[in-house]
Amino acid sequence: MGYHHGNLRDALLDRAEQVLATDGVDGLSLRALARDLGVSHGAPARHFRDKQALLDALALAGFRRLEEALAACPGNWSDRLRGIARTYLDFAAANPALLAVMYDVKHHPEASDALRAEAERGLGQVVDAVRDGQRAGGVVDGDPGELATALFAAVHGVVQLALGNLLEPDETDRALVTVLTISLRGLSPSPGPARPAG
Amino acid sequence: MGYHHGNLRDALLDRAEQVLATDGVDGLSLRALARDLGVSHGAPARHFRDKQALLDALALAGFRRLEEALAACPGNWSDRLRGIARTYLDFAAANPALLAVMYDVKHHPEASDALRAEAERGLGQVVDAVRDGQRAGGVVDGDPGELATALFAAVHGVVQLALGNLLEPDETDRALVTVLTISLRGLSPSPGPARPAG
DNA sequence: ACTCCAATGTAGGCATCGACAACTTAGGTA
DNA sequence: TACCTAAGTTGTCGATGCCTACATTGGAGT
Repeated sequence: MGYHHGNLRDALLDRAEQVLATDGVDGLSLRALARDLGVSHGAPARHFRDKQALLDALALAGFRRLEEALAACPGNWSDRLRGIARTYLDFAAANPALLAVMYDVKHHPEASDALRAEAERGLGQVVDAVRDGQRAGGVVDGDPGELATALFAAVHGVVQLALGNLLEPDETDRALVTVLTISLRGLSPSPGPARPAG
Repeated sequence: MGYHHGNLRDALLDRAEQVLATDGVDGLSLRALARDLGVSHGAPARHFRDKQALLDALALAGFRRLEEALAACPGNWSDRLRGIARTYLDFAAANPALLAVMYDVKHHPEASDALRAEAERGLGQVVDAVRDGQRAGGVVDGDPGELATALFAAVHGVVQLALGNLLEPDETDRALVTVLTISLRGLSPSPGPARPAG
Protein backbone atom coordinates (compact mmCIF):
# COMPACT_ATOMS: atom_id res chain seq x y z
CA MET A 1 0.00 0.00 0.00
CA GLY A 2 2.27 2.77 -1.10
CA TYR A 3 2.17 5.21 -3.89
CA HIS A 4 0.16 2.90 -6.03
CA HIS A 5 -3.15 1.67 -4.78
CA GLY A 6 -3.04 -1.62 -6.59
CA ASN A 7 -6.66 -2.00 -7.56
CA LEU A 8 -8.16 1.44 -7.56
CA ARG A 9 -10.57 0.74 -10.36
CA ASP A 10 -12.44 -1.98 -8.54
CA ALA A 11 -12.23 -0.11 -5.27
CA LEU A 12 -13.82 2.91 -6.93
CA LEU A 13 -16.63 0.83 -8.36
CA ASP A 14 -17.29 -0.85 -5.04
CA ARG A 15 -17.36 2.35 -3.09
CA ALA A 16 -19.38 4.06 -5.81
CA GLU A 17 -22.06 1.42 -5.56
CA GLN A 18 -22.25 1.86 -1.81
CA VAL A 19 -22.61 5.61 -2.16
CA LEU A 20 -25.15 5.11 -4.90
CA ALA A 21 -27.24 2.94 -2.62
CA THR A 22 -27.10 5.31 0.33
CA ASP A 23 -27.00 8.78 -1.19
CA GLY A 24 -28.32 8.33 -4.70
CA VAL A 25 -26.61 9.34 -7.87
CA ASP A 26 -26.44 12.99 -6.84
CA GLY A 27 -24.41 12.10 -3.80
CA LEU A 28 -21.81 10.58 -6.03
CA SER A 29 -18.67 12.64 -6.70
CA LEU A 30 -15.33 11.52 -8.00
CA ARG A 31 -13.53 13.65 -5.47
CA ALA A 32 -15.46 12.21 -2.56
CA LEU A 33 -14.75 8.71 -3.79
CA ALA A 34 -11.06 9.55 -3.98
CA ARG A 35 -11.15 10.90 -0.44
CA ASP A 36 -12.95 7.82 0.81
CA LEU A 37 -10.25 5.64 -0.67
CA GLY A 38 -7.42 7.83 0.60
CA VAL A 39 -6.28 8.76 -2.83
CA SER A 40 -5.81 12.08 -4.55
CA HIS A 41 -8.64 13.73 -6.41
CA GLY A 42 -6.99 13.20 -9.75
CA ALA A 43 -6.46 9.48 -9.38
CA PRO A 44 -9.86 8.30 -10.53
CA ALA A 45 -9.27 9.93 -13.88
CA ARG A 46 -6.63 7.27 -14.58
CA HIS A 47 -9.36 4.65 -14.58
CA PHE A 48 -12.43 6.56 -15.70
CA ARG A 49 -11.92 9.41 -18.09
CA ASP A 50 -15.22 10.85 -16.98
CA LYS A 51 -17.68 10.72 -14.19
CA GLN A 52 -20.00 9.34 -16.81
CA ALA A 53 -17.50 6.59 -17.60
CA LEU A 54 -17.72 5.45 -14.00
CA LEU A 55 -21.49 5.50 -14.15
CA ASP A 56 -21.34 3.52 -17.37
CA ALA A 57 -19.21 0.87 -15.72
CA LEU A 58 -21.61 0.79 -12.80
CA ALA A 59 -24.52 0.38 -15.16
CA LEU A 60 -22.82 -2.41 -17.05
CA ALA A 61 -22.09 -4.30 -13.85
CA GLY A 62 -25.68 -3.77 -12.82
CA PHE A 63 -27.01 -5.27 -16.02
CA ARG A 64 -24.75 -8.26 -15.60
CA ARG A 65 -25.92 -8.87 -12.07
CA LEU A 66 -29.53 -8.47 -13.08
CA GLU A 67 -29.13 -10.83 -15.98
CA GLU A 68 -27.49 -13.35 -13.71
CA ALA A 69 -30.42 -13.17 -11.32
CA LEU A 70 -32.90 -13.53 -14.17
CA ALA A 71 -31.08 -16.54 -15.55
CA ALA A 72 -31.49 -18.30 -12.21
CA CYS A 73 -35.28 -18.40 -12.45
CA PRO A 74 -36.40 -22.04 -12.50
CA GLY A 75 -39.46 -23.86 -13.74
CA ASN A 76 -41.42 -24.17 -16.94
CA TRP A 77 -41.95 -21.27 -19.31
CA SER A 78 -44.82 -19.83 -17.30
CA ASP A 79 -43.03 -20.09 -13.98
CA ARG A 80 -39.96 -18.55 -15.50
CA LEU A 81 -41.83 -15.59 -16.94
CA ARG A 82 -43.48 -14.88 -13.62
CA GLY A 83 -40.24 -15.47 -11.79
CA ILE A 84 -38.32 -13.16 -14.09
CA ALA A 85 -40.85 -10.42 -13.51
CA ARG A 86 -40.72 -10.87 -9.75
CA THR A 87 -36.92 -11.04 -9.75
CA TYR A 88 -36.69 -7.90 -11.83
CA LEU A 89 -38.97 -6.02 -9.50
CA ASP A 90 -37.08 -7.21 -6.44
CA PHE A 91 -33.77 -6.25 -7.99
CA ALA A 92 -35.12 -2.81 -8.75
CA ALA A 93 -36.53 -2.36 -5.29
CA ALA A 94 -33.22 -3.37 -3.77
CA ASN A 95 -31.15 -1.11 -6.05
CA PRO A 96 -33.34 1.77 -7.15
CA ALA A 97 -30.54 4.24 -7.81
CA LEU A 98 -28.54 1.64 -9.69
CA LEU A 99 -31.47 0.95 -11.95
CA ALA A 100 -31.83 4.64 -12.67
CA VAL A 101 -28.18 4.73 -13.69
CA MET A 102 -28.61 1.63 -15.82
CA TYR A 103 -31.42 3.16 -17.83
CA ASP A 104 -29.96 6.62 -17.92
CA VAL A 105 -29.87 8.26 -21.32
CA LYS A 106 -26.52 9.97 -21.18
CA HIS A 107 -24.04 7.17 -21.54
CA HIS A 108 -20.98 7.46 -23.68
CA PRO A 109 -21.62 6.02 -27.12
CA GLU A 110 -19.25 3.06 -26.72
CA ALA A 111 -20.70 2.19 -23.33
CA SER A 112 -24.16 2.65 -24.75
CA ASP A 113 -23.51 -0.13 -27.24
CA ALA A 114 -22.23 -2.44 -24.54
CA LEU A 115 -25.21 -1.66 -22.36
CA ARG A 116 -27.65 -2.32 -25.14
CA ALA A 117 -25.95 -5.62 -25.82
CA GLU A 118 -26.19 -6.59 -22.18
CA ALA A 119 -29.83 -5.58 -21.98
CA GLU A 120 -30.44 -7.61 -25.10
CA ARG A 121 -29.03 -10.65 -23.36
CA GLY A 122 -31.37 -10.07 -20.45
CA LEU A 123 -34.26 -9.91 -22.87
CA GLY A 124 -33.00 -13.19 -24.28
CA GLN A 125 -34.15 -14.90 -21.09
CA VAL A 126 -37.67 -13.72 -21.81
CA VAL A 127 -37.45 -14.67 -25.46
CA ASP A 128 -36.44 -18.20 -24.53
CA ALA A 129 -39.33 -18.58 -22.12
CA VAL A 130 -41.77 -17.21 -24.68
CA ARG A 131 -40.47 -19.65 -27.28
CA ASP A 132 -40.91 -22.50 -24.84
CA GLY A 133 -44.42 -21.25 -24.22
CA GLN A 134 -45.15 -21.36 -27.92
CA ARG A 135 -43.86 -24.92 -28.16
CA ALA A 136 -46.02 -25.86 -25.20
CA GLY A 137 -49.05 -24.29 -26.86
CA GLY A 138 -49.45 -21.68 -24.16
CA VAL A 139 -48.40 -18.71 -26.25
CA VAL A 140 -49.77 -17.57 -29.58
CA ASP A 141 -47.73 -17.70 -32.74
CA GLY A 142 -45.66 -14.73 -33.74
CA ASP A 143 -42.13 -13.44 -33.53
CA PRO A 144 -40.91 -14.48 -30.08
CA GLY A 145 -38.65 -11.45 -29.87
CA GLU A 146 -41.57 -9.17 -30.56
CA LEU A 147 -43.79 -10.82 -27.98
CA ALA A 148 -41.02 -10.98 -25.40
CA THR A 149 -40.22 -7.31 -25.89
CA ALA A 150 -43.83 -6.41 -25.28
CA LEU A 151 -43.99 -8.58 -22.19
CA PHE A 152 -40.77 -7.20 -20.82
CA ALA A 153 -41.92 -3.66 -21.52
CA ALA A 154 -45.10 -4.25 -19.55
CA VAL A 155 -43.18 -5.48 -16.53
CA HIS A 156 -40.62 -2.74 -16.98
CA GLY A 157 -43.43 -0.23 -16.78
CA VAL A 158 -44.55 -1.51 -13.42
CA VAL A 159 -40.98 -1.43 -12.18
CA GLN A 160 -40.48 2.13 -13.36
CA LEU A 161 -43.69 3.35 -11.79
CA ALA A 162 -42.65 1.72 -8.54
CA LEU A 163 -39.23 3.35 -8.67
CA GLY A 164 -40.84 6.72 -9.30
CA ASN A 165 -42.86 6.32 -6.10
CA LEU A 166 -46.02 6.44 -8.14
CA LEU A 167 -47.07 3.09 -6.75
CA GLU A 168 -47.17 2.15 -3.09
CA PRO A 169 -45.47 -1.13 -2.26
CA ASP A 170 -48.75 -3.06 -2.07
CA GLU A 171 -50.03 -1.35 -5.20
CA THR A 172 -46.83 -2.39 -6.91
CA ASP A 173 -47.30 -6.04 -6.08
CA ARG A 174 -50.89 -6.00 -7.26
CA ALA A 175 -49.95 -4.14 -10.42
CA LEU A 176 -47.28 -6.70 -11.24
CA VAL A 177 -49.70 -9.57 -10.79
CA THR A 178 -52.37 -7.83 -12.82
CA VAL A 179 -49.99 -7.00 -15.64
CA LEU A 180 -48.80 -10.59 -15.75
CA THR A 181 -52.32 -11.96 -15.62
CA ILE A 182 -53.54 -9.73 -18.42
CA SER A 183 -50.46 -10.22 -20.56
CA LEU A 184 -50.28 -13.98 -20.26
CA ARG A 185 -53.98 -14.22 -20.93
CA GLY A 186 -53.54 -11.98 -23.93
CA LEU A 187 -50.74 -14.21 -25.13
CA SER A 188 -52.68 -17.41 -24.72
CA PRO A 189 -54.08 -19.06 -27.86
CA SER A 190 -57.23 -20.02 -25.94
CA PRO A 191 -57.70 -17.83 -22.89
CA GLY A 192 -59.84 -19.32 -20.19
CA PRO A 193 -62.59 -17.42 -18.40
CA ALA A 194 -61.42 -14.21 -16.80
CA ARG A 195 -60.70 -14.10 -13.11
CA PRO A 196 -61.57 -10.61 -11.96
CA ALA A 197 -58.71 -8.60 -10.51
CA GLY A 198 -59.00 -7.16 -7.03
CA MET B 1 -38.18 46.83 -18.22
CA GLY B 2 -36.24 48.27 -15.32
CA TYR B 3 -35.00 46.90 -12.09
CA HIS B 4 -37.85 44.47 -11.85
CA HIS B 5 -38.38 41.98 -14.58
CA GLY B 6 -42.12 41.76 -14.17
CA ASN B 7 -42.65 38.10 -14.84
CA LEU B 8 -39.40 36.36 -14.12
CA ARG B 9 -40.99 33.19 -12.87
CA ASP B 10 -42.75 32.37 -16.08
CA ALA B 11 -39.79 33.53 -18.12
CA LEU B 12 -37.54 31.17 -16.20
CA LEU B 13 -39.89 28.27 -16.76
CA ASP B 14 -40.16 29.01 -20.46
CA ARG B 15 -36.45 29.33 -20.96
CA ALA B 16 -35.79 26.30 -18.79
CA GLU B 17 -38.02 24.18 -20.95
CA GLN B 18 -36.17 25.31 -24.05
CA VAL B 19 -32.82 24.47 -22.53
CA LEU B 20 -34.20 21.17 -21.32
CA ALA B 21 -35.26 20.30 -24.84
CA THR B 22 -31.95 21.26 -26.43
CA ASP B 23 -29.32 20.42 -23.80
CA GLY B 24 -31.03 17.98 -21.50
CA VAL B 25 -31.38 18.30 -17.76
CA ASP B 26 -27.62 18.46 -17.25
CA GLY B 27 -27.38 21.52 -19.41
CA LEU B 28 -29.75 23.31 -17.10
CA SER B 29 -28.24 25.77 -14.63
CA LEU B 30 -29.92 28.52 -12.69
CA ARG B 31 -27.06 30.87 -13.41
CA ALA B 32 -27.23 30.27 -17.14
CA LEU B 33 -30.97 30.84 -17.10
CA ALA B 34 -30.42 34.10 -15.28
CA ARG B 35 -27.84 35.14 -17.84
CA ASP B 36 -30.12 34.24 -20.71
CA LEU B 37 -32.84 36.43 -19.25
CA GLY B 38 -30.47 39.31 -18.52
CA VAL B 39 -30.94 39.04 -14.81
CA SER B 40 -28.53 38.53 -11.95
CA HIS B 41 -27.58 35.07 -10.79
CA GLY B 42 -29.39 35.49 -7.51
CA ALA B 43 -32.71 36.48 -8.98
CA PRO B 44 -34.10 32.99 -9.67
CA ALA B 45 -33.87 32.20 -5.96
CA ARG B 46 -36.72 34.67 -5.36
CA HIS B 47 -39.03 32.39 -7.33
CA PHE B 48 -37.53 28.95 -6.82
CA ARG B 49 -35.82 28.26 -3.55
CA ASP B 50 -33.91 25.45 -5.20
CA LYS B 51 -32.87 24.18 -8.53
CA GLN B 52 -35.06 21.23 -7.67
CA ALA B 53 -38.00 23.55 -7.09
CA LEU B 54 -37.68 24.76 -10.65
CA LEU B 55 -37.52 21.19 -11.90
CA ASP B 56 -40.58 20.38 -9.84
CA ALA B 57 -42.49 23.24 -11.42
CA LEU B 58 -41.34 22.08 -14.84
CA ALA B 59 -42.50 18.56 -14.07
CA LEU B 60 -45.88 19.74 -12.86
CA ALA B 61 -46.42 21.79 -15.99
CA GLY B 62 -45.39 18.78 -18.03
CA PHE B 63 -47.94 16.54 -16.36
CA ARG B 64 -50.62 19.12 -16.97
CA ARG B 65 -49.80 19.39 -20.64
CA LEU B 66 -49.65 15.63 -21.00
CA GLU B 67 -52.96 15.20 -19.26
CA GLU B 68 -54.50 17.83 -21.50
CA ALA B 69 -53.29 15.96 -24.56
CA LEU B 70 -54.60 12.67 -23.22
CA ALA B 71 -57.99 14.17 -22.45
CA ALA B 72 -58.33 15.21 -26.07
CA CYS B 73 -58.34 11.62 -27.34
CA PRO B 74 -61.69 10.98 -29.06
CA GLY B 75 -63.74 7.90 -29.84
CA ASN B 76 -65.14 4.95 -27.99
CA TRP B 77 -63.34 3.28 -25.10
CA SER B 78 -61.11 1.22 -27.36
CA ASP B 79 -60.18 4.10 -29.61
CA ARG B 80 -59.45 6.21 -26.59
CA LEU B 81 -57.19 3.64 -24.97
CA ARG B 82 -55.20 3.25 -28.17
CA GLY B 83 -55.18 6.99 -28.72
CA ILE B 84 -53.99 7.66 -25.19
CA ALA B 85 -51.13 5.23 -25.63
CA ARG B 86 -50.13 6.78 -28.93
CA THR B 87 -50.44 10.29 -27.56
CA TYR B 88 -48.34 9.41 -24.55
CA LEU B 89 -45.62 7.94 -26.70
CA ASP B 90 -45.64 10.93 -29.02
CA PHE B 91 -45.48 13.32 -26.10
CA ALA B 92 -42.54 11.43 -24.69
CA ALA B 93 -40.73 11.33 -28.01
CA ALA B 94 -41.25 15.06 -28.41
CA ASN B 95 -40.11 15.89 -24.87
CA PRO B 96 -37.77 13.16 -23.69
CA ALA B 97 -35.85 15.24 -21.17
CA LEU B 98 -39.06 16.70 -19.79
CA LEU B 99 -40.44 13.23 -19.22
CA ALA B 100 -37.31 12.24 -17.37
CA VAL B 101 -37.75 15.24 -15.09
CA MET B 102 -41.42 14.40 -14.59
CA TYR B 103 -40.65 10.91 -13.38
CA ASP B 104 -37.54 11.86 -11.45
CA VAL B 105 -37.35 10.56 -7.93
CA LYS B 106 -35.86 13.52 -6.15
CA HIS B 107 -38.69 15.98 -5.95
CA HIS B 108 -39.37 18.02 -2.88
CA PRO B 109 -41.99 16.35 -0.73
CA GLU B 110 -44.68 18.98 -1.29
CA ALA B 111 -44.11 18.94 -5.02
CA SER B 112 -44.08 15.18 -4.95
CA ASP B 113 -47.62 15.15 -3.63
CA ALA B 114 -48.79 17.57 -6.29
CA LEU B 115 -47.10 15.52 -8.97
CA ARG B 116 -48.66 12.31 -7.76
CA ALA B 117 -52.03 13.98 -7.76
CA GLU B 118 -51.54 15.21 -11.29
CA ALA B 119 -50.37 11.80 -12.47
CA GLU B 120 -53.41 10.33 -10.80
CA ARG B 121 -55.61 12.58 -12.88
CA GLY B 122 -53.86 11.42 -16.01
CA LEU B 123 -54.51 7.84 -15.00
CA GLY B 124 -58.14 8.87 -14.53
CA GLN B 125 -58.44 9.13 -18.31
CA VAL B 126 -57.48 5.50 -18.58
CA VAL B 127 -59.77 4.47 -15.76
CA ASP B 128 -62.71 6.13 -17.46
CA ALA B 129 -62.01 4.38 -20.73
CA VAL B 130 -61.64 1.04 -18.98
CA ARG B 131 -64.93 1.56 -17.18
CA ASP B 132 -66.62 2.37 -20.47
CA GLY B 133 -65.09 -0.78 -21.86
CA GLN B 134 -66.57 -2.80 -19.05
CA ARG B 135 -70.01 -1.31 -19.65
CA ALA B 136 -69.67 -2.11 -23.33
CA GLY B 137 -68.72 -5.68 -22.50
CA GLY B 138 -65.26 -5.37 -23.98
CA VAL B 139 -63.35 -5.48 -20.71
CA VAL B 140 -63.49 -8.09 -17.98
CA ASP B 141 -64.93 -7.34 -14.56
CA GLY B 142 -62.66 -6.14 -11.83
CA ASP B 143 -61.51 -2.94 -10.20
CA PRO B 144 -61.20 -0.43 -13.05
CA GLY B 145 -58.42 1.39 -11.27
CA GLU B 146 -56.45 -1.80 -10.95
CA LEU B 147 -56.90 -2.73 -14.59
CA ALA B 148 -56.19 0.79 -15.78
CA THR B 149 -53.01 0.96 -13.73
CA ALA B 150 -51.79 -2.26 -15.28
CA LEU B 151 -52.62 -1.05 -18.77
CA PHE B 152 -50.96 2.28 -18.19
CA ALA B 153 -47.90 0.58 -16.74
CA ALA B 154 -47.57 -1.57 -19.83
CA VAL B 155 -47.64 1.43 -22.13
CA HIS B 156 -45.38 3.33 -19.77
CA GLY B 157 -42.86 0.54 -20.09
CA VAL B 158 -42.72 0.86 -23.84
CA VAL B 159 -42.33 4.61 -23.51
CA GLN B 160 -39.51 4.26 -21.01
CA LEU B 161 -37.65 1.73 -23.12
CA ALA B 162 -37.97 4.06 -26.07
CA LEU B 163 -36.66 7.00 -24.07
CA GLY B 164 -33.72 4.91 -22.92
CA ASN B 165 -32.77 4.28 -26.54
CA LEU B 166 -33.31 0.58 -25.97
CA LEU B 167 -35.83 0.49 -28.78
CA GLU B 168 -35.29 1.84 -32.25
CA PRO B 169 -38.09 4.08 -33.53
CA ASP B 170 -39.64 1.35 -35.63
CA GLU B 171 -39.22 -1.18 -32.85
CA THR B 172 -40.97 1.24 -30.56
CA ASP B 173 -44.00 1.51 -32.78
CA ARG B 174 -44.27 -2.23 -33.14
CA ALA B 175 -43.79 -2.73 -29.40
CA LEU B 176 -46.58 -0.28 -28.63
CA VAL B 177 -48.96 -2.04 -30.99
CA THR B 178 -48.01 -5.44 -29.64
CA VAL B 179 -48.43 -4.37 -26.03
CA LEU B 180 -51.83 -2.91 -26.80
CA THR B 181 -52.90 -5.96 -28.75
CA ILE B 182 -51.84 -8.34 -26.02
CA SER B 183 -53.24 -6.24 -23.21
CA LEU B 184 -56.61 -5.54 -24.77
CA ARG B 185 -56.94 -9.18 -25.71
CA GLY B 186 -56.05 -10.12 -22.17
CA LEU B 187 -58.65 -7.72 -20.89
CA SER B 188 -61.39 -9.02 -23.16
CA PRO B 189 -64.04 -11.28 -21.62
CA SER B 190 -64.06 -13.39 -24.79
CA PRO B 191 -60.86 -12.95 -26.76
CA GLY B 192 -61.14 -13.78 -30.41
CA PRO B 193 -58.58 -15.83 -32.30
CA ALA B 194 -55.07 -14.54 -32.03
CA ARG B 195 -53.59 -12.52 -34.84
CA PRO B 196 -49.88 -13.26 -34.89
CA ALA B 197 -47.62 -10.29 -34.33
CA GLY B 198 -44.95 -9.38 -36.87
C1' DA C 1 21.27 -7.00 -12.32
C1' DC C 2 20.34 -2.66 -14.65
C1' DT C 3 17.72 0.66 -17.40
C1' DC C 4 14.03 2.79 -18.76
C1' DC C 5 9.27 3.55 -19.69
C1' DA C 6 4.50 3.49 -19.27
C1' DA C 7 1.04 3.05 -15.97
C1' DT C 8 -0.48 5.03 -11.97
C1' DG C 9 -0.84 8.52 -8.54
C1' DT C 10 -0.04 13.62 -6.97
C1' DA C 11 -0.51 18.67 -6.83
C1' DG C 12 -2.30 22.74 -8.43
C1' DG C 13 -5.37 25.37 -10.88
C1' DC C 14 -9.57 26.87 -13.45
C1' DA C 15 -14.34 27.61 -14.58
C1' DT C 16 -18.84 26.63 -13.08
C1' DC C 17 -22.30 25.83 -10.12
C1' DG C 18 -25.76 26.10 -6.16
C1' DA C 19 -26.60 28.25 -2.06
C1' DC C 20 -26.44 31.92 1.25
C1' DA C 21 -26.24 36.75 3.18
C1' DA C 22 -26.35 41.71 2.96
C1' DC C 23 -27.80 45.36 0.41
C1' DT C 24 -30.83 48.08 -3.10
C1' DT C 25 -34.84 49.28 -5.73
C1' DA C 26 -39.49 50.26 -6.70
C1' DG C 27 -44.53 49.45 -6.83
C1' DG C 28 -48.51 49.41 -4.32
C1' DT C 29 -50.91 50.63 -0.31
C1' DA C 30 -52.11 52.68 4.18
C1' DT D 1 -46.66 60.93 0.95
C1' DA D 2 -44.28 57.59 3.51
C1' DC D 3 -43.16 53.09 3.95
C1' DC D 4 -42.92 48.24 3.54
C1' DT D 5 -42.33 44.27 1.21
C1' DA D 6 -41.61 41.67 -3.00
C1' DA D 7 -38.15 41.37 -6.35
C1' DG D 8 -33.52 42.03 -8.00
C1' DT D 9 -28.28 42.72 -7.16
C1' DT D 10 -23.71 41.88 -5.61
C1' DG D 11 -20.37 39.32 -3.34
C1' DT D 12 -18.85 35.21 -1.37
C1' DC D 13 -18.16 30.31 -0.07
C1' DG D 14 -17.47 25.50 -0.66
C1' DA D 15 -17.74 21.86 -3.82
C1' DT D 16 -17.22 19.76 -8.12
C1' DG D 17 -15.38 18.11 -12.77
C1' DC D 18 -11.76 18.38 -15.63
C1' DC D 19 -7.13 19.72 -17.36
C1' DT D 20 -2.04 20.07 -17.16
C1' DA D 21 2.43 19.38 -15.31
C1' DC D 22 4.99 16.59 -12.31
C1' DA D 23 6.37 12.39 -9.33
C1' DT D 24 6.71 7.51 -8.36
C1' DT D 25 7.19 2.84 -9.21
C1' DG D 26 6.79 -1.82 -10.87
C1' DG D 27 8.00 -4.61 -14.38
C1' DA D 28 9.54 -5.55 -19.24
C1' DG D 29 13.52 -6.08 -21.97
C1' DT D 30 18.33 -6.33 -22.39
